[in-house]
Amino acid sequence: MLKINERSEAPIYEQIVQGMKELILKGALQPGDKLPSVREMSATLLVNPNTVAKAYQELERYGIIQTLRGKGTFVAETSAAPGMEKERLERLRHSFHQLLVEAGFLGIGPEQLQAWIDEFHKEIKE
Amino acid sequence: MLKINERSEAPIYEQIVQGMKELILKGALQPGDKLPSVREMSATLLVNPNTVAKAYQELERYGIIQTLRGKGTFVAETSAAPGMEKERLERLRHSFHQLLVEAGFLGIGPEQLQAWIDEFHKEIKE
Amino acid sequence: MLKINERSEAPIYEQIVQGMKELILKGALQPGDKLPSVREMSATLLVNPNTVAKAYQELERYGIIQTLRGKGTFVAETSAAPGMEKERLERLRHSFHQLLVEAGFLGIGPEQLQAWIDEFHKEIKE
Amino acid sequence: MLKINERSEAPIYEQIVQGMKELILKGALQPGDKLPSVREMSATLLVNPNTVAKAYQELERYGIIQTLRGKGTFVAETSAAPGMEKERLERLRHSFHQLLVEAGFLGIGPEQLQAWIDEFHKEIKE
DNA sequence: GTGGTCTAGACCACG
DNA sequence: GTGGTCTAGACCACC
Repeated sequence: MLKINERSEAPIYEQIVQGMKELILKGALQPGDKLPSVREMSATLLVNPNTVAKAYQELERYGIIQTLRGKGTFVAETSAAPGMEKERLERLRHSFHQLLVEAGFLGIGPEQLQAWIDEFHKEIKE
Repeated sequence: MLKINERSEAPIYEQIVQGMKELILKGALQPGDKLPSVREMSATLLVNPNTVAKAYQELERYGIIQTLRGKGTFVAETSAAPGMEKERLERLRHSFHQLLVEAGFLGIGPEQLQAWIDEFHKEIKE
Repeated sequence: MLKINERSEAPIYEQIVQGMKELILKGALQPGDKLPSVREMSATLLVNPNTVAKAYQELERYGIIQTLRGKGTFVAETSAAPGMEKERLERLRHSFHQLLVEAGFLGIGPEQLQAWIDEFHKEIKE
Repeated sequence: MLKINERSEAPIYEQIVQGMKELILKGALQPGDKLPSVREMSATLLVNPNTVAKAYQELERYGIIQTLRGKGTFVAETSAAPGMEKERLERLRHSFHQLLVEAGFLGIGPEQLQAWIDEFHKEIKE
């Protein structure tokens, strides 16, 4: 359900964060669902528990998941972002801009990008 | 024409690479144009010369610029990438995917993204 | 300038965070000032570098300090909190409430508390 | 009359302790009053009985409540703390100090704090 | 059982 | 030189 790409330059904990976000966005993880414990996930991903813990803490800071002492970690009921949206949105826009530059150099035009967007949103809504 | 954001989490040399790509894509830099020397640019950007040199090396690796010994550095005539396009394209797709996830969490729908794309391509063609 | 109380139940990294906040609030650290490097501080406090790093990261998340790659960590120019103030303020109010309950049980009245407040603010303004 | 916030970072047993202290301070619980049994309270709060037991133990340690074997648990007649006041007072002062630092960063001045104090003490005396 | 904290020691990218 | 990431292994509080 979640794979780590060791060759990726993205830090492992970030890959976990991204992966969880995607699972939640696609509905594979619903609000209230219990996440695998830090130890479990570290075992299945063959990764150090601290690394998983760091990912979970990051997700919690964004209000995406919540931990209940001694019980475990759960997908938060309200996925509403806890403020500072403005800054994050600005960062997203910037990333998107950079990506468009890169796409331009690879000869990827607006049509192809649009196709990718549509494909992605079709996945989500299923 | 090229601004460095010291506070950005992106490495400075990457910012230079991105900036140059953007200038070329927008036509502000045409094939054959001479680039500022490493020293010049490091002076204007208030950046370590090694950093600029690293950026230039990266750009040369992608065939975007060319260094003629004793003459200087120039925008390459053929913007065609020297192979390895497949890998870069795969990376682009992956980045795009992650970005769509992030956008989803921020409530940015396909329409907004499409708008951003159109806006960007209008800039380029001007 | 910053002391760790090993007997305190507060985590070391939190003590560092609190200590830095206090130094900044009192003006001992001015915006733009360089903080001791992670390694330096870990050596002077006799604490693991990771612990100091965690404290610095926490401070950076609140926009109180900034790290410039390869150069070090500095007190941020704008101490303005990056949003989410509302939530933090609510937490502060709650903590204050709990503290007043505790004070009530120890026979500390409003006058004493007011005295402490005045004393503290006199320190700051000096 | 006593609410548990599962999402709070404060341990549940601490929340119970704090809540009981507040009820007593406000006079809602008078010396001699009988407290709900551990089982009762664990049922109404939807909390593990061990957790409630731990809270009661803590309250008894501070001489705030008393357990009479076979009869139940009662609010102690003398709210006087059994020594160790000095240490608790020192801790209170320290907490207060930290809180003032935090308040300083959030732009909360002495006037606002004073207002909160007054408001709280008005509640108590009612 | 759960997550939170800390240590020790390592490697890496960046400037 | 700087901070960022990761591992391995340990202890603790909480439920």
